Amino acid sequence: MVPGARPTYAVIAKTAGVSEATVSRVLNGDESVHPERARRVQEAVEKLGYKKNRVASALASGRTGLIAVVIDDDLSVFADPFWGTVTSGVSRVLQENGLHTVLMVSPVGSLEGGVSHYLKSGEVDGAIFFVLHSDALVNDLKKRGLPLVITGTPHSSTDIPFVDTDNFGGAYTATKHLMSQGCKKVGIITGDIGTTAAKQRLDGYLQAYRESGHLPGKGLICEGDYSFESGKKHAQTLLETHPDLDGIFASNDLMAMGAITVLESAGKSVPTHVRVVGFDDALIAQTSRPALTTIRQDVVALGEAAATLMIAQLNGHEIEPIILPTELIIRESA
Amino acid sequence: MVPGARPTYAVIAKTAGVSEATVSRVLNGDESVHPERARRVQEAVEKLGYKKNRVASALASGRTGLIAVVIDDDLSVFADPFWGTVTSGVSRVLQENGLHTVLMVSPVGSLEGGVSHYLKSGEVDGAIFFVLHSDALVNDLKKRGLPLVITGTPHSSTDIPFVDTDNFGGAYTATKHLMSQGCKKVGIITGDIGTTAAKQRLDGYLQAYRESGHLPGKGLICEGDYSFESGKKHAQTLLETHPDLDGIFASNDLMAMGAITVLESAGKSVPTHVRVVGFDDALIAQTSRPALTTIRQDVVALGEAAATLMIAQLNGHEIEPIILPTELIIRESA
DNA sequence: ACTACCCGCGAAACCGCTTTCACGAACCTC
DNA sequence: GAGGTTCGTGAAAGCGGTTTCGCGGGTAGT
Repeated sequence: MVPGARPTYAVIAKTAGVSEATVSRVLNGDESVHPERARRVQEAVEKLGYKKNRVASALASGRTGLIAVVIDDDLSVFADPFWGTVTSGVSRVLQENGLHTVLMVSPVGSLEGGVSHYLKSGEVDGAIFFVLHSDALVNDLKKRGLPLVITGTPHSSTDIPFVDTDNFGGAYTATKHLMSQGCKKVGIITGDIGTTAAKQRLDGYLQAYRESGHLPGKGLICEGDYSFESGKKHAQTLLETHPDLDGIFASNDLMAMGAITVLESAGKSVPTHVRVVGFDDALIAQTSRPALTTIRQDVVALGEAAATLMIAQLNGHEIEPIILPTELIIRESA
Repeated sequence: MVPGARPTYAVIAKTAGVSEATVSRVLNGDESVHPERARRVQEAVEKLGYKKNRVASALASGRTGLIAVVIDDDLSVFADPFWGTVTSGVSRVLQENGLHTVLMVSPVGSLEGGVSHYLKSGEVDGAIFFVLHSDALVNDLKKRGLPLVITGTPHSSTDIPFVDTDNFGGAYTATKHLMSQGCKKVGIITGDIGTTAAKQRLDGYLQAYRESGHLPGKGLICEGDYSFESGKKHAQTLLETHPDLDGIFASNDLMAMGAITVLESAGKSVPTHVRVVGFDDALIAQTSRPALTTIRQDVVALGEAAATLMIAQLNGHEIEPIILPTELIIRESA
């Protein structure tokens, strides 16, 4: 054996005095090997510092040990710390289970792009999707039997496992909180309404309103897109159409910040004149002045849950969607 | 051939009427195949929708087409949008070159951890490191011939290719700017001084000070750690020890924000009494009030440069470190 | 015309692990 | 004690490409 070269089954087998088949059995946890021989194999592995060649193993077994994390968007998504954080949660859990994370940041609108091809080609054992803009690709992959997990709620009621934050409940709590603080006229700035999360948050807001015995007046519902700019723009509109506005629920912290900026430059003090609640509990919620009252979601847990669901699937377990709870974090803005 | 199954060289070869060896040559760009036969192979590939099995290819050739992106830290790193953004730049460029990004978020202090093993086991063709806390692992990998790129300047003067932002120049520009605005007493809150970036930014600050004919007084240099809290803490200290402080250069935007928070609650208005400059041009620099004057670094470009350097190495090209320029973005805080 | 080379190509070995299959020994059963 | 099981094991056939090696034919040199 050349010094630098890694040992193979051949040398393990010879050292342990067994066949390669037995080595394979031991290393894959096959119980049927005699304990004594198993021990000898273990010793040989130990002594030679053997590590399985994953590529060869993948070729023979059809399992690559790779899980794709697909971000259905362009670069801008990763600028949001949210997805980076989810990804790190995914990556850590997968790693602990001997799997690796293959990252693909790319719009996957079509069923025929490079990403799609890669996923269909059997080079990953499963795929976790973020920010899904359409269910077409996942439905196709599902049919081909690729284990999938979606982070966020899918659009159609497919039976693909997903993990999500309780968007409805969080938004409901946020709106209720504003009302309990005395707000009579609460506007909402939604996220990109093409996302299910934005829809669910809107629904939570509507539900809270409904329970208050009123309905949100026309124009209290503004369709934003999660960006700082859109928060500014819609707060401006709200101020103009509803001078007596006294509360805003923004579907994320960034838009809440945008709204506060506009409110204050219009002479409306937060929270004295207008109370504002955000969503996410991003870093800026803590660093802003006034500090933002918001709905916290556990982002790392979201990633971990996604990975956990994936691993359960790979092990052939039955699985249910996971909905993570939110928490109202009261700071200064409401 | 079973309907769902993917074609292999065997069927391509038969369809094109050539040997498998020739198919391999054509698909790997070997020029020595007769054009006519090459065309026949291409046609067969086209007709059958053939895609190479990367795993089999990897086993036979020893090249996996996978590049590891290693983040030498725990979860907190990814919460910083900075690294997410770099990663997306890396991923995109690699993808365009037929390579895939394997993400590993894990402290790699030791030479013996799981990550280390993975990198040494030949299952990736190269590795790109972020946030390197020690050069030990990379030097070891370098010796083993694994192509490497470091994002950020390495500690020792190894000859490992790296990409970095011009930290020194940026800090120098920031400090000069403060002085040109009339600041006489400028403090610095450094980043985690265990990172080369923090050291270089400190050096830039010192250089600007030196050129002004003075030296920064004792206590003007505070050792922070890039966190919001540390910005607050050190601004507090600076205010106490130097009541006449009129400028702060913070080594990142987050600490600058922390400093501003403290300054304003101490009754010091920004920029009237104290001017503040940050570094990064993160999202919060734009959304904060007052909007933060800062040093912009092109984060996506950093990732792209790292990937480009990796690809050049894989192609056997000679390569030089890449230092990306910074830009002073003047907003309200200075 | 004869040896020397070069070129394009296919046969076959090989990459390192997984898995099927069949064999021999030990254990039952009546 | 003969026939039937069960169990542990190794030989060998893959997995799907890559690469070496050598062959046959064409070109060149003398």
